[in-house]
Order: sequence, then structure tokens, then C-alpha cells
Amino acid sequence: MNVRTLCLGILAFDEASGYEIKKAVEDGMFSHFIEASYGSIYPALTQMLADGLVSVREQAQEGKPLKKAYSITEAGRKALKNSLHELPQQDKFKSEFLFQALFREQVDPQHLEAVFNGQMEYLYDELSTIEECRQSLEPGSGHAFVNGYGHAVVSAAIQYMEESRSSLGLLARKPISSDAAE
Amino acid sequence: MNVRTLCLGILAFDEASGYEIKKAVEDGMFSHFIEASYGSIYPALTQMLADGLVSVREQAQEGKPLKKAYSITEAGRKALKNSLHELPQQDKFKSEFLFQALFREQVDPQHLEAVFNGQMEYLYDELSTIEECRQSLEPGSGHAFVNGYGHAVVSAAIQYMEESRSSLGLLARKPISSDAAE
DNA sequence: CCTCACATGTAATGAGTTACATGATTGG
DNA sequence: CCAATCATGTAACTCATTACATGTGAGG
Repeated sequence: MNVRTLCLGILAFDEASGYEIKKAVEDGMFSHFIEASYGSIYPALTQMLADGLVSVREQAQEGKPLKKAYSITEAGRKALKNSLHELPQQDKFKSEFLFQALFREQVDPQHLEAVFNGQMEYLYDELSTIEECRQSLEPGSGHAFVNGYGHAVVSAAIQYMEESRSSLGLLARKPISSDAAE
Repeated sequence: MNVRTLCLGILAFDEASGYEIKKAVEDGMFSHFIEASYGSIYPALTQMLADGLVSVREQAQEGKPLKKAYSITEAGRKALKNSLHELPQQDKFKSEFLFQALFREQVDPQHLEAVFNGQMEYLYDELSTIEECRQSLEPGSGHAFVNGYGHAVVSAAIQYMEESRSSLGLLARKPISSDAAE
């Protein structure tokens, strides 16, 4: 999938600026598909505007820079549908974290711990994000499946990692912040 | 992560040719990290040979083309360790399959079904591959964690998808082949 | 006879990232 | 005062993919 298709997909739900698209891909409702940087999003929008797949509404904001709100056009919806039908049929689980885990005996123990904890942090974060998303959702939408799938997979990853912690020679995770004595 | 690091990692376990590396990345023990094509593997090996990170032993095989067995050198092991320490600390779940699922109402129902079944096929395949890998493993190796993690995650994905099948308006999966009545 | 598995490699192309470039406003 | 957030965009660069190029042997 390319950034154009990603942007069209986001715009199919609601109009958005390049900046907003980036945020949605980074953190928000559209963070589960592919990554995209400003350097790819802005050119994609410019190009799609030239191709008539999106239209733009410029909003002057007092005290803020010009904001360009892009909307998808009918041609854009057709292009999106088309792209959707041409996406590869399978998508594979790949993980660079696992690559690092594979060589755990070759890296410094403290680095291994940092990597492990970094991944854990991401997974717990992801889980909260999904929970949040779930609440602002009409039931039955495509987002429900996405979030359910994400929840199932991330939970399983967390569980397996917590179980493996000791066998990897790692300590239990340190308390996140100063928590009162118990 | 780049293809160079991937190749070094594979060679750290055993010597291999470009062809064998490709196979291992496609199907085998190293299929869980990143993808790599011949067009990236061969140049990577050539370059690393020039850089002294690997050495080569040419094997003339009767009736078969020349085979180049690459081995990692001491410099290569250092470079690998170095790369390992520079890899990003978090790796995110991304799925284009989910993107398609998000727009399930915009695509043809038969296409949706094909995509869903295609993904299912991949997941079941993956699970068998992992089971196979598990058997040819010394316990306690890095591979054990990789396979355990993979198993946990893939199983969770399968379970969620099977549960969601009906709510997506899809039929139960058709029997894979002629199976005897039971 | 034809296709698949084995085996190595190159060149054109493409798609994206990173870093650069600019600038206002808000909050600590 | 400094950092972060909002906001848009370009150019150099990197990295990998695709398609091309070549050749043998085995099995159906």
C-alpha cells in the first residue's frame, strides 16, 4: 500500500489537513496500517489534488498558519475502491524486535532489557489507545473489527512477554513511577 | 533494519549462500523479521565481502551452478552486534489487511471474502511453520522465544478472526480438501 | 516438452525517509 | 526564554523491488 491510498482512506471518513493525517497515522484511529511522514503525505496530497482525487478548502486561522482541509472527491472514492481491490491478499507478521530477541546472547544485557521494556511500553500504550478508540465508535463499523483484532493480538503479545520475562533473565518490570508503599 | 544486518544475523548461525538466505527468509527459520529479495541479498553479500564482514568459499558442484557459501568473519560479528544495538527500540504492529477490513463496505463482498480467507490461510500456514521450527530447536535458544511469541500472536489472530467471521457476513470456511466424514 | 528448483547476478525504477526551511502561538 | 504544538512544504538521499539476463538438471 502506498501513502496515497492511506490518505484517501482517511479522507473517506472525514476531511483533514496533511498535519491531521500525520497525527491520525501516528497515534490515532489510523495508526494500525502503515507509517507515513510529512515528506510523503504532503506530496501525495498535492499530487492527488492535481489528479482530481481530492479537493481543498483553505482556512485562514487567526494567529495560526493557513490550514488546508482536503476532502475526497467522487473520483477519489473510485480510486480508493480500486486500490483496495489491488492490495496484496496476505499480510505477514514481521518484527524487528524478534530479531533482536533472537540474538539476546550477543547484546549487552542492559540493552536487551531496554529493548524488552521499550517493546512492553509500546504494547501497553497500544492497548490503551485501542481502548480509547473503542469508546468513540459506532458499533458495527470497520473500526470495531480493527480494534478488536488489535486488542486480541496485542494482549496475546503482552501475555507471552510477561510470561517469558524470567526465562530471559530479566527482572520484573520496575514500577512506572513513584507509587505509594503497599 | 536493513538486508545487510539480516544476512549477517543468518550467517552468525551458519554459513549460507545467497539462495539459501532467501529461502530462510521466505519460509524458514528467519521468516519473521523482514522481507528480502535476491536483488537486495546478492548486492549486500558482495558489499560485505568487500568490507571484510563475510568470507566466501566457492563450491563447484557437478551438474549444478557454482555455489558460494558465505561465512561471517570476526569483523562481521562485531558489525552485527553494533547494528543490533542501533535498531529501533520499538516495533509496531502494522497491517494492510486491517486497512482492507476497515473499508469492508466499500469493496465487493466476494473480494472481502477472498481477502479474509487469504489472510486465514496465511495464518494457519504460519502456525504450522512455527510448529515445525519448534521441533528442530535446542531449548533455550533465541529461536524458542521467537517461535513462542509468533505462536501466541498468530493463534490470537486466528481465534479473533474465526469469532468475527459471522459478524462480517462471511460463511464458515469451506473444507480445505476432500476430508473423510467424521 | 515444459515447468520447477537450483543458482547468481545487474539495472532501472520507485517509494519513501531524513533533514532542511519557515514561522506563529502557547505554556512552563 | 525555551520547548512544544500547530502548520506546510522541498530536496537529497537511501534502500529495496521489479524485471531482466543466464544456465543446468530433474520430474511429470
